[in-house]
Amino acid sequence: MSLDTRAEILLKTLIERYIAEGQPVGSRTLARQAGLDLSSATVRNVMADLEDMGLVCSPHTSAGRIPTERGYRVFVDTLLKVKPLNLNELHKLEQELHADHDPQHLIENASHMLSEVCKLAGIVMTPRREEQLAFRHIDFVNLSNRRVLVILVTQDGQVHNRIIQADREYSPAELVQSANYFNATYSGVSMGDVKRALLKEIQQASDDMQRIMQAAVSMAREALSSEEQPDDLVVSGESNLMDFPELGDVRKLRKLFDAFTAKRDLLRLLDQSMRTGGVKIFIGQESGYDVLADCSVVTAPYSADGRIVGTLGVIGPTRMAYEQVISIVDITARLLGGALSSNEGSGRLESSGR
Amino acid sequence: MSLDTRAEILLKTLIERYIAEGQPVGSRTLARQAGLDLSSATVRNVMADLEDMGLVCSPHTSAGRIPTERGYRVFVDTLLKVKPLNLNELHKLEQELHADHDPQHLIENASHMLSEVCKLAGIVMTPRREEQLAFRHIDFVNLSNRRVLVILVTQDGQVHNRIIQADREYSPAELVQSANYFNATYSGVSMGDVKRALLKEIQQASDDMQRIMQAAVSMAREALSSEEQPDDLVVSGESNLMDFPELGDVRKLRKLFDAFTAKRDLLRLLDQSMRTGGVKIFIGQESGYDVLADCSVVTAPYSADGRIVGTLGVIGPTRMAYEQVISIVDITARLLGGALSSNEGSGRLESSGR
DNA sequence: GCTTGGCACTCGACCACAGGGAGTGCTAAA
DNA sequence: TTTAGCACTCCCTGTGGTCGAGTGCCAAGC
Repeated sequence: MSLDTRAEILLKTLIERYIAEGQPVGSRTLARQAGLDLSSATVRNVMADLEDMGLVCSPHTSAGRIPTERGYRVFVDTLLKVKPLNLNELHKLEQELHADHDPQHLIENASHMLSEVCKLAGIVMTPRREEQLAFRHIDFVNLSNRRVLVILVTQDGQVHNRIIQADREYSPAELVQSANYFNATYSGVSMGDVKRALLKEIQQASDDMQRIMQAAVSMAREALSSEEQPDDLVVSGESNLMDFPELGDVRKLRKLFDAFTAKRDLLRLLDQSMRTGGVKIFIGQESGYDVLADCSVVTAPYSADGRIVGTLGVIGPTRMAYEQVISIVDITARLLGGALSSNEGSGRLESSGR
Repeated sequence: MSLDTRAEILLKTLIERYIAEGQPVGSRTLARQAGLDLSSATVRNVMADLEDMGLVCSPHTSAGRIPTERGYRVFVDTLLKVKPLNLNELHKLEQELHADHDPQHLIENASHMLSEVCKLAGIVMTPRREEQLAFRHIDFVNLSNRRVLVILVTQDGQVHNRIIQADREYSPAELVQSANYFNATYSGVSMGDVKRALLKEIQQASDDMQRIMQAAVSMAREALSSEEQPDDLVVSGESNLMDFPELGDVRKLRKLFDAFTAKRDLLRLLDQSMRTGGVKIFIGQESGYDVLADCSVVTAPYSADGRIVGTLGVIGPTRMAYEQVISIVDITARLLGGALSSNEGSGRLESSGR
């Protein structure tokens, strides 16, 4: 029950045409477009077969055919030829995702670029690598009555800050002293190891350690523990989705936008696709979330220093220009990974299968 | 050509009804609703007068009346009785806008709360007070080859960070030393004064100062100067606007959402209303921006430590529940101001004219 | 002089209907 | 196996008719 070449060509042409125009494709148009020198009647026969296989359907009698989700699936799996993106856009991406910027900006730029270039919504999950990321610098700043601002800098230059409630008032000198202790002791140590070391310190040294150090340790611990769930999502260009008539229903849009602000489901989806290497595509229902019913999500994990730390991608209607989107997502993931890595130059452009 | 009491009552009832229902109000309904014991015919006469004055209009013959922008203006200026918000919501606001959180969170919470409680889009301009805000703490962290991360903490506990390109490599000791110098010398000094002092130092001490200090000064200066234009906007709950049928046109929505991401025009509008004290209302065209044609913007400046530092507000369709929105915006501005002030407890709830 | 009932009128919303067009499925011939 | 032909289906659009809500105006009433 597999497709012969002719049926493949016709399916491919149909989907390409439908992606471009957004309207059901009739047999006549298809016959002309496919370049196969077939009559429309023959095409109709093939279409009937494709419909039996569940790859295309017609919204109503006499309305031409549109691809089903399974049709899209076959298309992206076997028919589609990924289009390399043009140099202009590549340069633009490279420029925005240069290692010079700080991580937060890089994430935002990546999301923005994805949305701009694809004309869809761009999503980037913030990198998750506390465990393997090295500690670089900590700082305690007195705010007012017992409130202490803890500033934590990780190896990649990301700055996290958080206010904690101390158990007593500390003098600036005490705070400087404890910060120095941490910076001297733990600089370069991985975050996971720092946490484990702190746990040890606090239980073994309970009496013989100066009280201030104890406090510092517990403060650092508190600050670190709150960094456990910083999984966040940067979404850009949502309004691009308003241009697609198939999502034009305001209620659908509303649900979609709410999902963007809720973030929870999207995070789970991205998390899921973090485990597999390479570009992953969820078409319609495949994502498992109702809100994304008429949408496709194209994702790719990105890595920093050789380790996968997050996922990025785009969301758009199932009718999206996969050929281009796939390579854009792929390249963006690699550029972002490269920019986030400490030794710039890695993750450049050695092409790899998707 | 001013309104007599009866006309006022009718206009008020009409607008209230229209705000609640969203549909043109007919003379019959109005006569019943207003509690004036008038016949519909009389109401029709009054309506004709109001239409002559440009306060109401009908979308077409035989469709009841809806308020014009001028009608809304009269309504909010003279007819409307501000509704104090219920205790439940007040508590919710107070809880979210407590001084315990760090400034960035406070801003985001405020925006989110505004959108939640009003069911509209909430906007908060980030506080602008570098000049009068005191310097508290600075820190230099080496990243890699000449890239130095500068962390700047201001009096309110806000953490700004930025990567700068140094002119040569510095040792960690040098960086610690210079940070200490700054923290000792300038702690508590206002940002404006710090800048001025730095300018002086760098030109007078050019030879006799250690080179490292020179570098530190110029680094600090660079970091400070980039903090000049941090004017930013936090928008929440945009998707609430999709629930209003009068904004249901997808193209209009698209423009509106684009304005939210572009931020420029909105910032200008908020900036403009920063100068006047109290709640300010822009109805439709009054804002001067086409995108906001069918929208109203309700804003209020908020102050920290007795000084106005920013503006917040909501955006919704002209048909919004002004009575409640006004007091919500007012209170939120005061709560945020209080939470941002160093001496908590100020800016509580002494009522003041709007 | 204001208010009111009455009446003709207007206009959108809803429905039914017909014609045109695009496209299909099926059949029979090449 | 492909193709031409044909009947059929269904959407889209435009037309016309009815209904109801609401208006404007006028003449009568307080």
